[in-house]
Amino acid sequence: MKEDKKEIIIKVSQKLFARFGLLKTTVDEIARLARIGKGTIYHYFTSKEEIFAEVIDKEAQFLKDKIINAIDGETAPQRKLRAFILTKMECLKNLVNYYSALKEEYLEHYSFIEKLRKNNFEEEIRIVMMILQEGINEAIFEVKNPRLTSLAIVTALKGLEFSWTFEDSMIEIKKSVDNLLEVLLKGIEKRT
Amino acid sequence: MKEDKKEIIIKVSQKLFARFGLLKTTVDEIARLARIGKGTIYHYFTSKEEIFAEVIDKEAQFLKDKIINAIDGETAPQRKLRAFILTKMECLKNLVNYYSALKEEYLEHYSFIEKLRKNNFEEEIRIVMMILQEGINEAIFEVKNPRLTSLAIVTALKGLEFSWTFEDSMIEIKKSVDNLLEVLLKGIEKRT
Amino acid sequence: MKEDKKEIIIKVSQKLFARFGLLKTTVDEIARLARIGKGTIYHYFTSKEEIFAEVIDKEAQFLKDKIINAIDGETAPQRKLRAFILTKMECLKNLVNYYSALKEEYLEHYSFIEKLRKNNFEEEIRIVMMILQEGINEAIFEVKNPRLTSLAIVTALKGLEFSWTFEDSMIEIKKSVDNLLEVLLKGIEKRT
Amino acid sequence: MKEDKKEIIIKVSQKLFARFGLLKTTVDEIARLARIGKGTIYHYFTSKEEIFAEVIDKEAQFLKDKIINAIDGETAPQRKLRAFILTKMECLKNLVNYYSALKEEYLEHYSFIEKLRKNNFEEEIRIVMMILQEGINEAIFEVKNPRLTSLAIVTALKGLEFSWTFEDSMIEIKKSVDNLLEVLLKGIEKRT
DNA sequence: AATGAATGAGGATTCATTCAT
DNA sequence: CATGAATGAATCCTCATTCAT
Repeated sequence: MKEDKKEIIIKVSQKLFARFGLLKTTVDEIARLARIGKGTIYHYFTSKEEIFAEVIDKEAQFLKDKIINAIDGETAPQRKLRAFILTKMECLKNLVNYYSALKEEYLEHYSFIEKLRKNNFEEEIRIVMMILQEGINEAIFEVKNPRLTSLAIVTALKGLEFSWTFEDSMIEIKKSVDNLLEVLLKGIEKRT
Repeated sequence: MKEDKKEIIIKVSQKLFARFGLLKTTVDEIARLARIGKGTIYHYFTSKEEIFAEVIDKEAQFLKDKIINAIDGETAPQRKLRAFILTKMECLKNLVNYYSALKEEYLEHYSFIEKLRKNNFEEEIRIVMMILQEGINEAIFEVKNPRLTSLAIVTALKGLEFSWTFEDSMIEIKKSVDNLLEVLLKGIEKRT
Repeated sequence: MKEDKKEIIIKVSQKLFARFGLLKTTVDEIARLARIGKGTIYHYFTSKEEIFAEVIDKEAQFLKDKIINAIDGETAPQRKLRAFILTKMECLKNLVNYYSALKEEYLEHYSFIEKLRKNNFEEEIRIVMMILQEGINEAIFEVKNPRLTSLAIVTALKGLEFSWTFEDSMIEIKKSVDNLLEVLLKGIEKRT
Repeated sequence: MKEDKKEIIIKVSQKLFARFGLLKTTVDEIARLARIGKGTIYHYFTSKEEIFAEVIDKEAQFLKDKIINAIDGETAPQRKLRAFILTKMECLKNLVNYYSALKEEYLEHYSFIEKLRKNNFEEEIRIVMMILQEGINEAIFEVKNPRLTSLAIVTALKGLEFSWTFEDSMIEIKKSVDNLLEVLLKGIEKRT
């Protein structure tokens, strides 16, 4: 039951934060929507920021699962890379809080946000590196320094990461992603 | 001197709003940074929101001037269209407030924001229509209904509008814009 | 206990409003006198005006009870009318807030004040009409249109309503009231 | 010219104070209505309270003149007393500020108000005493201690002073005044 | 565990008054 | 003299957080 209530708080907060942001969402509102006492919230969370942090965490976890699933669903490393990017694009549209956590200026000074941004970056590098390594092992890619190359790719994708969030049509997104991928892959694919 | 103070308030606010947003920016902070009394601000503005509105207005005006300049700097309609899009992209990176005014959820219910969004849309259609008309007059474009076509183009650009805001490299932006333009122009250029 | 706090706030406010008026009474002062936090006040009331409204309501209720008691304490309609007027006069001296709510110019635009004034008027007409009806039933009064006559009497008393508020001696008040009553009764008493 | 401007300020303030009271009337509003700069007001007055004080003074002077005129217009002391009371009643209806200066609770602690109330009281006693003296000299009144009797009469009139302020019909006021006078005169008129 | 009453720091806004021009 | 820009104290209200029950 305990988990139940915490879950409700998070679910309700997710909606409110997405709609009004961290600042304009009041704890009262969360309590009212969750149909619990305001004090109860502080049994499960130490602060509003912590709720926000957990919402973000949840969205991050959701995104991560989706990405892992998508990658696992492909075999060719090139397609894994494509799946990674596209899944992310597609998800970000709905993960409003995660998205703003990564970009809103005023959130910068929260330590958990800083941590999140760093983690997010590292995680992506890890994933890309993993894909690269697979490609290398299968003699599809030829990369001197996987770590540095991963970093380069993720950095290059940084723009895309935020792009198209408002684009409704996935078709356009895919087109754009493929266009970028073409360039990137040209540099790492093994020449025959 | 009169203009001076108001200008200072706006300039200071522009920075603060860009950094902390409308909500997290306090009037105290603005006053402190502008090195004036808090009350003074209310000589020039009736509310914090009004300052925000003027900051937005200023940024909008700045953007408009840049765009008009850029368009005037080109002769071929195709290049005018390209200049329009690129200038906008480039500017939006710095006009953080204008940018958020167009997209932040919690700003939606301010009437001046609503007006701004509408105006912004109409203005763009007007500009594109003007360019189209030029192209038609010079027998470069072949368009049945300029108004509808303009609307289509602006709508199509809506995604791009927000994209690449975080992309530092203009080269990538240009590439992407050209890619999109190619598609769009194909549909309106006169066949020989 | 819940009722306790709200009651304290109202009681304290009643004194302060009576002494300094709605404008000069600060929420801080109320909180200090009630020995509670300022925020607590906003648990029970949404605004200072609302506190004022409740103070007025309370005083109005108090007045109404007193009047009803006084009327019930008499049997002859003439004496009921006299009791009604005298009780009101006597009470108004202490119900400073209710009194000013009925007359202060700057309160006019508050909707609850407007409602109060209207209600107050209607209520009085109702009471007088009731008394008249009793007199008619007992063949003591002879009135063609009770509603209109009630209205006339209440209107006629409008001056008295505010009069004598500052008169300390009830004896003088009674004298004056009797004088007026004499005139009024002459017009409605059945001729034999 | 100097007098001119001061006069305008007072005239404008009189209206505003009558309408909104001392607290709700802003210096800005006075300046705007007087069509002068806000600072100018402080050339002629040291504070808003001072303006109020002068408005009151002016109204007091106006009232005094009217009363003296009215008294002078009568010959019989009884009629002088009647003229005194009636003129005052009639005037008070329009001298809203003077009226509230004499009764509003929140004005009590202003020293000039205190002075005003005292002066007002003394002045009235002086006037009544003068009339009494005339009556005594003409062997119409028979009074042992004119000073004490004047005080008694003024005190007795204190209620009436505020009464009927809201009564529009002068006829009713006159009736009531005559009624009271009858009682009062009975006590001081010389028995033949 | 659950509640919601209580708190007080913090923020927007008003306005009488001062002062440089 | 006249102005109105500048000020900051004062005030209402919000809301995250605490705590007694």
